[in-house]
Amino acid sequence: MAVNLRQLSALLGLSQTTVSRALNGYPEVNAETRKRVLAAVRETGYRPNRAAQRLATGRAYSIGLVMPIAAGMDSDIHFGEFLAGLAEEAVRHDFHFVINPAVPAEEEATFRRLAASGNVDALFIAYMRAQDPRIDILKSLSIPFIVHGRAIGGARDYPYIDIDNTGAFYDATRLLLQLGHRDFALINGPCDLTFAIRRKKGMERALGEAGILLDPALQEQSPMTDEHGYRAMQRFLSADRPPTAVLCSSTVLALGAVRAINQAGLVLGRDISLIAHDDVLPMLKPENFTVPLTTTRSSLRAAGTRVAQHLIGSVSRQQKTPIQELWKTELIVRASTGAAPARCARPVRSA
Amino acid sequence: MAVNLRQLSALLGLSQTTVSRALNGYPEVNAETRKRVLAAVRETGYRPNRAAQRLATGRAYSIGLVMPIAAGMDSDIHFGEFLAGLAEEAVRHDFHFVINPAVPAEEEATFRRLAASGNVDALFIAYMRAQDPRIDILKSLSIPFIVHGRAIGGARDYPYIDIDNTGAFYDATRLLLQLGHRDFALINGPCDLTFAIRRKKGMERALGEAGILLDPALQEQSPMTDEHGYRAMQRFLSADRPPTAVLCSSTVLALGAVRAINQAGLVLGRDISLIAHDDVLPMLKPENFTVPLTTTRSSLRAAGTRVAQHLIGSVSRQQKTPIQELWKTELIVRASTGAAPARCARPVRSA
DNA sequence: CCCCATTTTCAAAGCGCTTTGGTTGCCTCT
DNA sequence: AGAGGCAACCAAAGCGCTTTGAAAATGGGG
Repeated sequence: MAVNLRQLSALLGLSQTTVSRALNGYPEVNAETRKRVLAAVRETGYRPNRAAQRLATGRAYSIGLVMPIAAGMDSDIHFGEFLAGLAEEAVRHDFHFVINPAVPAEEEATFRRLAASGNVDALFIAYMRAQDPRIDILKSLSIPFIVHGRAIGGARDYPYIDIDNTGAFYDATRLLLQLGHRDFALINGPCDLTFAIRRKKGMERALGEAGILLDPALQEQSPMTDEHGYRAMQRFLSADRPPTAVLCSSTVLALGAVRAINQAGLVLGRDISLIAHDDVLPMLKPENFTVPLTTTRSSLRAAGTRVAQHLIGSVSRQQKTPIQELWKTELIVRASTGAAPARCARPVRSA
Repeated sequence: MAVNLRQLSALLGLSQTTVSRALNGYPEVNAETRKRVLAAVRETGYRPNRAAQRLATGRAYSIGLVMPIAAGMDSDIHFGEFLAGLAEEAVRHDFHFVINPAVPAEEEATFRRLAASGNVDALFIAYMRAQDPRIDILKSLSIPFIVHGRAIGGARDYPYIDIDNTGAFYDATRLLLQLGHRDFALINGPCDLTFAIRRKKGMERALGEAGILLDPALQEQSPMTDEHGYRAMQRFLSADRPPTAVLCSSTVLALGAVRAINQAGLVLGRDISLIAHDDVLPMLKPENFTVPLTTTRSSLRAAGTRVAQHLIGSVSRQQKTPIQELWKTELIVRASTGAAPARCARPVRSA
């Protein structure tokens, strides 16, 4: 059924060498000949045998990803969404991706083993922490890699794809300030991860410009689950001076936060405003909330796709463009944000 | 660094043939020799090159999974959890798994292509529907496969792993009946999927034994998201005769349902009882709910692991044990279930 | 003590691709 | 006219494993 290179070249009256070179874009092939080869490929449906290619080239045609095993990252829905994008792109190019779980202590060893094993020809890391040591390790290993997110401090010349977390929460906070809010709270992701650090920074910058300080008691830094959002919001609402404006690092957190808000008898968008970061999780759309959520949006799945594209590109062609992409987020206003309520009226919760 | 077969056999003073056979469990090798070989493997850390094995054997050492693209299955968190178990086991055995998205209309073609391509040597399917045609297709393709779930009707002699959905909801309903409940509601998964059909059947059987009919208006069949659970529960609570006992097919659905219950000012476990099926999603633990949830439990991740084990086993050894496993679920009682409230008192919602 | 059956080992031929190290024309330059 | 250069192609040698077909070692029976 499936033709192989020998049959294809026999069919064309060419040597395997020439056909192989025509297919792999080598220059020493006549343009006319190349056209004939490509036509024959289309007709026969020839697809190179990946196992043979792997054996001959030593390339694995697969990308590895070392997944930290730590609290809150385990089977995280956000990570799953990112992976979906990555997987889709990988399959399209007949690439595999191998997930390697590793505890932080063994991370470096895992990297080395993976790079040495030849089982993968590019690596990918995520969940960046400030001063993340993994970047230097990877740079020393001379294996292509890409980072989802960015470290804070340390080297800057490494390939990454990240979203503008600082800008996202800066803009969101600005919007809330313009609506008259003065009492803010933040429900953030784990405090060692750089996306969380940057979002907080963005928020504090905007607040600082308005001469406002973010109350440390009105901050939550935790894994991004529904439950954590709920608990944090409950705590905030029972504070001396409850917030009228809340930023959430995920719609999953917002899910719980909104639950707490409703339970307290407050009306979202009137008594309290909330903006969440939306990773475009198909299971949790901000517009499907009872009160549709105002969000800062950037598709996690799209990021996965982009990472895969780049990784695959850097393996297939030996293209040397160490990409650095910083995606802007969109600020989408829905019903969960409104003008700040008159402050004196709040404790009474008048209608 | 890494040794290959030639080096290993030279080291042992044996031929590659013998070493290879010793490693792959062929009978025509002296027991003593085999022991020496295995010792050498341990010392050198020899690992066979997968690409070479693939090329030589034609086996792909990878399992394929065709994922239906349809409403509600897209990036479903339940599916992700199952996959996590599968992936973990696959990595352990140096197997790949390839996810192939396909719309239902192209499903059969995708199967054929995949089976013919030689890119996978076993297939896996899930999201079983009643009379699912995919089983017959796979049986005709002479490629090992395994089903997560079971069809209803049609052939019975195919390998599957499933949980006892009927029994789970039968037991759960029985418990609620014993607690005095008479007004039931069901928030189920999509009505074409067999797990949902069986859960409903189990519930109806128990109710039938008590002479109770499940009100069609108090049923929801939908994708298992928080939002659907919320909406359904809201609808139920505004019915003429609202339920005092609710079964949910997922803790994700329960999340929304509980929100609606709280919002209505009802107390879970007192005014209304709820039992959810718990797939052991790390992000959503029933014991972390404000009122801990009574659940029927079975780990989706464990099922994924088991499926992978079997698939990998059936490829590595040519073991011919078409497994059929039906896992019992555990009924774990927590605080969300309680005695049925006195019926007349309910409309008033007295304390 | 030799022959045959059995056990244990081996050399060599692939699997389907890439790549090295040519060869063959043909054109230009001196 | 011959040297040199270049464009276009090719034969053959691997990559690291499995497996076929055959040979060597062993043992038992006549």
